[in-house]
Amino acid sequence: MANSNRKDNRKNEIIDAALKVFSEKEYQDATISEITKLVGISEATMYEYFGSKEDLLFAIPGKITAEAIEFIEQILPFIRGAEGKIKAIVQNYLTVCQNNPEYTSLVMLQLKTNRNFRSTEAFKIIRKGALILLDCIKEGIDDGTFKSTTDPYLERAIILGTIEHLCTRWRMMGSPANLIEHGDRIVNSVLHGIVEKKDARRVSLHLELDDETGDESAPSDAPDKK
Amino acid sequence: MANSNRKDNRKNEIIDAALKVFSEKEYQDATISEITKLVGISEATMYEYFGSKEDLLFAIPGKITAEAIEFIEQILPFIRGAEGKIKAIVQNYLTVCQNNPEYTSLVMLQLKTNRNFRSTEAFKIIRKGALILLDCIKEGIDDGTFKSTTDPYLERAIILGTIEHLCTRWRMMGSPANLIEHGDRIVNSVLHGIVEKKDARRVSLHLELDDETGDESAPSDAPDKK
Amino acid sequence: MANSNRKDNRKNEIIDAALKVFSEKEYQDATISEITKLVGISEATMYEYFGSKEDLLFAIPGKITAEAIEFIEQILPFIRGAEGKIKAIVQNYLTVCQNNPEYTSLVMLQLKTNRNFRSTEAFKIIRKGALILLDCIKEGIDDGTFKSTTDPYLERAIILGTIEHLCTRWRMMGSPANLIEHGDRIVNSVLHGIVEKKDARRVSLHLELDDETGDESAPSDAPDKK
Amino acid sequence: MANSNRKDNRKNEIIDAALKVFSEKEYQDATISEITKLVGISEATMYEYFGSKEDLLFAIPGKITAEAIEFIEQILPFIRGAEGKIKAIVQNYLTVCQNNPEYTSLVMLQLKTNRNFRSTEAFKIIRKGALILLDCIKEGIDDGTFKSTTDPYLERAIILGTIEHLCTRWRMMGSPANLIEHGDRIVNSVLHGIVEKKDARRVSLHLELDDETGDESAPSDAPDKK
DNA sequence: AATGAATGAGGGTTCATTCAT
DNA sequence: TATGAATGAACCCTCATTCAT
Repeated sequence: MANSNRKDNRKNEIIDAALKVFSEKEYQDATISEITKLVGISEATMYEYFGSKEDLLFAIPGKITAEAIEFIEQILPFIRGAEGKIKAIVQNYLTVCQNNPEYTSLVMLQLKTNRNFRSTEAFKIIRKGALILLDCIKEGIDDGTFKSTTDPYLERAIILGTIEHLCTRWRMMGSPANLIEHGDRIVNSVLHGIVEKKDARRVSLHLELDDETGDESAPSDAPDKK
Repeated sequence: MANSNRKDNRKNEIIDAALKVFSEKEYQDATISEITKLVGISEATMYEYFGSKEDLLFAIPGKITAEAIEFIEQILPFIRGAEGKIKAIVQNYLTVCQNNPEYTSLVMLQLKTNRNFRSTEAFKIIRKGALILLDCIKEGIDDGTFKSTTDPYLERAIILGTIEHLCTRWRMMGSPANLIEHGDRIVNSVLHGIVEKKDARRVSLHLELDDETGDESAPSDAPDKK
Repeated sequence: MANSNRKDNRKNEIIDAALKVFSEKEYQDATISEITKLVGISEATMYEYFGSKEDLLFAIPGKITAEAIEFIEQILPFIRGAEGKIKAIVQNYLTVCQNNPEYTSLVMLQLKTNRNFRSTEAFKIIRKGALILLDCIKEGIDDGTFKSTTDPYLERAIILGTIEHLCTRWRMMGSPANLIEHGDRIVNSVLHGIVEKKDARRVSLHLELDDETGDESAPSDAPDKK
Repeated sequence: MANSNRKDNRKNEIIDAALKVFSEKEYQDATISEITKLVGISEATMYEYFGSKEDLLFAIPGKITAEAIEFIEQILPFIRGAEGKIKAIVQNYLTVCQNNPEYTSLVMLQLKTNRNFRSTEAFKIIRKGALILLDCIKEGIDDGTFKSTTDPYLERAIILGTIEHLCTRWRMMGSPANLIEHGDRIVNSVLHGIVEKKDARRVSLHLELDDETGDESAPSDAPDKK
């Protein structure tokens, strides 16, 4: 066990160094030498722990991703309502990214577009996370929170695409500097839309019956008129 | 002119071949040799037309991108309403991608995350396209179509992120096979949201007064019918 | 003739540009392109005038060298005495170098150590110059100005070697800044030596005692007997 | 130590091969491949020992030069008189060249005119050697062996220039075949000059008349009056 | 006379990877 | 467990040179 622990430590040291290097430069421009120098070991030693340069690359995101998914799985049961759950997922996603800029760079700029990555253990975990999000959306549809016509896959694509776009921008250009504060705003906008609801006729109906009609509760019909 | 034409033709031949090769494999794994063999010229000849491998890479997206932006600029003045304009932009974007799978692969999988690409002429054109979209959103806010609280930048991020996500998925996994048909659905969902507007209190009121308010037949479903 | 003149002009333009370029960088690092750009012609045009890069290189020193030799040949008959003639030759050599720094760089740093240069027309001219110097030394020996034991070839090597050393240093390091003023000093030192001839006393001793003077104790003249 | 020895051996093997190749052809025409084939290693291995082709080139003369300087430093203290010392230095120089023809070719034909070489460790050693020679000349001036008007720098230039000229000729044309035997002749000629001190008659005159023969009035000084 | 266009030939250099120790 | 030593395998790029026009 002591052995295995020591091995694991060394392995993690290598992974940490690799994350640092791979996040700074393209995979092809990063060298094993640079990584091992950072750890203070020989290049040959790296091959005692990882089969190849690519193996090392793919081993990096595993831990952070797994922890993030684990965390959200623990949290979710305590949250009521699809919207709340989605907000939790998005918030968690953005928080992890914000707190791990190098990890974010690696995932958004390199792994996401790497074909071989898709056959990786780490990718399976990510897929699992995407499935959780999908389930929340479906749950919202099933319980009537979301329109029954909602395409859960498209909705997930919108949410994930938005996060990816923002994270990529953040790593490439430095803005937006603060991801976390965008969490709820993203979800609100995506779930509720931005179209102003004003339907004279129906609004008048409402007015007669109920004067509490606000932004959030406004009828969602307007858009379709076009 | 004959001269310049011949040169241009040769240049385009090289670009076409490069697009083919660069879209199939990572930039670093693609070789000049492979590209020039495809054209039937020597490697040295390539260097008569482009200064370096990277120069060639960055020269590829120029034409398609420029044409797409040009087209949308011509179309836009004839479209009324922010929502319509946004739909046109998204539709155009997706159509270009669908019709140019290799171009899409190149842009989504390689150029988008390439730091040097940002100082490129082609990137400036892309930026211009993003600005047009932003202006449409702002226009919608200004004319009251969209809620005044809307963050146009976030909204643009949502739209672009969604498109990028879908295009990337398409090139990586082959699905969704048909991008174009997602255009309006994306915009509808993003602009109108998916939250069902029923407020228990208000619903009960409605029920008493109006029997036409139903889940399935609700106005909010309309978009999906398209 | 007009044609031939025009051709010659163009040829000289190219030679001038080549001299500039070749004197600045090693032959191998200089490019035809750089030279032709300086002239404002295409690279192909250069090949209309010279057979190859090396041909061009070897064509450069011809004119200056020939003129210098010609000049010294005209001057020499008017000078009396071997020492005066040698001084004239050295002075002329140094003056040419001083006035043509690029030519000097070319000859001293590149051509002198180029094996192919030895089969060149320009080299023959240089050889002729060396022969003239040799003849002056021989003349000095024959007429008793120089010791009969003098090795004219070695003496020429001393003179030429010194000039080459100084010129090389000048071009490599910038010093001595003024070559010309070294002319007479070189010849004086070389011809007369630097050993102090003192010692009437010792001489008288010898005279009184013995004409079998040995090497070590011999007056300063002895060594040359060997 | 065993390790370091093995590495050093390998390094020396490469240097030896490089010397052979670089002395035969111009630096630019020599290839790493040719050198490493001679050693029986891969080209990549060469780069484990030397950073670049030029690094290898500059590493070659180090050992021989250092040894030569070291040797002369050990010998010099045992030699009396400036002339003797200078003869020892020249003799040593020529002997090293004669015994190391390839080294001589490299130094005389390539390194001497290579600007980058001047910032090399090996060049510093050479400079040191030149300083030793200069000191001997100065010593001769100070102790009255040489005329007080002697320019030690010019004198050094004469001696070194002559050696360089002869060595260069030897490597380029094969003559003189024997350098070593020229050692003393060079020094004698350079130090004592070749001008015939005529006049046994005048000498006898001096003897009879005056034993205080001084610098300025000596027959051999005449030339300097000019 | 001039050159635009094309290329053959090659060479230095870099690294991921291996393996004996 | 760790690594020193070695290398195979490429690739980008440069230029002198040619030739049809």
